[in-house]
Amino acid sequence: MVLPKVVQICLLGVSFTMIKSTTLTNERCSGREANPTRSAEIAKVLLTEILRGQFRVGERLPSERDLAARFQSGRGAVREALSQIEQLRLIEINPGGARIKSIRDSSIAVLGPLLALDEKPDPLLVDQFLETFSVLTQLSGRRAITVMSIDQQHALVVRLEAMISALAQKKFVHDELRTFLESLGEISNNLVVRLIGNDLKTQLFERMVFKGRQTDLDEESHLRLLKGLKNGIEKSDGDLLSLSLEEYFQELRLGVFQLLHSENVGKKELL
Amino acid sequence: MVLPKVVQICLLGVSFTMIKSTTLTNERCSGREANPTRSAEIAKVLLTEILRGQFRVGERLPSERDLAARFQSGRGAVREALSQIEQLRLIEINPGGARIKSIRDSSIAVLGPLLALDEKPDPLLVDQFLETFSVLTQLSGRRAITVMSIDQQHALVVRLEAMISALAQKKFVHDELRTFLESLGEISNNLVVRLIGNDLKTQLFERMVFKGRQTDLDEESHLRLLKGLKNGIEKSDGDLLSLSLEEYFQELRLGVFQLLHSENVGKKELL
DNA sequence: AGGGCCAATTTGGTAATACCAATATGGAAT
DNA sequence: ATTCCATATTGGTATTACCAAATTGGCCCT
Repeated sequence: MVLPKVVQICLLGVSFTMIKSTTLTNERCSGREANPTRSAEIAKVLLTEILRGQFRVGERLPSERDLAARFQSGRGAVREALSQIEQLRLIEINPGGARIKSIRDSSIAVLGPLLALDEKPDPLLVDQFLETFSVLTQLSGRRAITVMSIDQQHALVVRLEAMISALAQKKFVHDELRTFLESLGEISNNLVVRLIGNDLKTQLFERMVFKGRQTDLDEESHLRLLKGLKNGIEKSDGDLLSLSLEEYFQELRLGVFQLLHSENVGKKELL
Repeated sequence: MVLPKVVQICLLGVSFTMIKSTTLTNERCSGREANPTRSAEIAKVLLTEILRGQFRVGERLPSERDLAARFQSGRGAVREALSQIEQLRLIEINPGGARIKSIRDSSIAVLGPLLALDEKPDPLLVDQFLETFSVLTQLSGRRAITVMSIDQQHALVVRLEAMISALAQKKFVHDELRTFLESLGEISNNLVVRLIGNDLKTQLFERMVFKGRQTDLDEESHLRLLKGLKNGIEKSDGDLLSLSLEEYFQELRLGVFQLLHSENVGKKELL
């Protein structure tokens, strides 16, 4: 089992290890998908080739029969793979052939494969990721404040105080912070934001593996965040809460960006 | 051909007519998908049944062979349909059977079918939709301001002034406004936001048909928005621009919400 | 020589069948 | 009641065949 190159980033209070996309044949080293189906494998290979720009927009993909011959599989497996890629809006399947479409018009579900294209994720893309995550989290927080009950408000403040005191004792509060932010999402009860968050998480987090507890941010940042959250919730001040989150994510983005840029070797090598 | 019940809403400066989901057999009345594949039809039927809660979470779906018999189709078509639904993370396919998962953990791509479940979309869901769209648009605007060149800034102001004067002459500026906001997205150049926007648009707008030009918002709202945008861009003030967008969307949400609630008859009737 | 038309070919869409591996199921043994 | 194992069920895949639609290329007409 080859040790994959990893990139550690801390997100939402949890330190993850981002594993680069391994070659497409030996998938089971991560142990995540023990039994990848043939169609999934084919889809992954084709998806990678498309995202690497090996086909021009509008160009025709090889026919299903040719692909089946290439992958030494039946047409059924190829069809399932193409059907999955079509759902990403990366190709358009019609009688006569499947044609490539622009990545810019595709689905959010291409982000994961896009990040996994190189052994290290694109820092700019990760930054945009976090920026988006930031505003959605802020939205959740704002909404939560406006709709939460007194009891919920009190419970949240208690949890924040517990985290603050724990942080003062040099304890890590990553898990608690993550679940706290998730609680805000629950309270805000915006299904759209939740579903978007699901997609973002599966696209980004699915390619990460929990490694251990370790943060890129110092305690001060976390303390500032916690106190800001507490302040905002106590006063039912959405702006205050939003600002705290924004500043926290800002520091987080900066740290991650520098981290991904610091070891900027061996990137962008194709295939 | 039965005339479908419609709901008109004005979004991003364009008035759409939202058509309820018709029965699953006569799809071609809208003329959009002239040749729906069998697998797509099957997927749509099963998806609707799942979203209507006809299966409990964790419950097993009928076997592929049974479904093939039910739809009088081959197993291949059923497999493609199930594969598509699995990509929505609504089911989990394993040897032994496909099991239902929670909607709350699924993909953003279920929003469209969810909105089309009843003949009138859920007002709350549409509101959350617009709220999310609002913050993402604000993000685009903020980013655009920080990265735009002088030339781009000038061009945008010119376009805004043109719209303002056109509005003063009682002309509609919906198309121009929409393309203007799209330009902000282009300039901001955040792929993540763009892809999310793609999904939101395909989920919401794909189920709408352009009807005509007609707005729920009065000229004042539009004028306020245009002037706010101009002001923010001229001064490179992201907060100002963001606030204008927020207020505009706020009014829009209110209007749409009331509209969807006003004719609140015949809703929530299952099957 | 150029452009439009038509037929043969290619391609996707679907069904039917067969076989394998993994899972689920139910009964027997403890 | 629990455990274990044989059997039936189910998904995964390959193969074959046929249809309809789109593409392609050559032919015919101008």
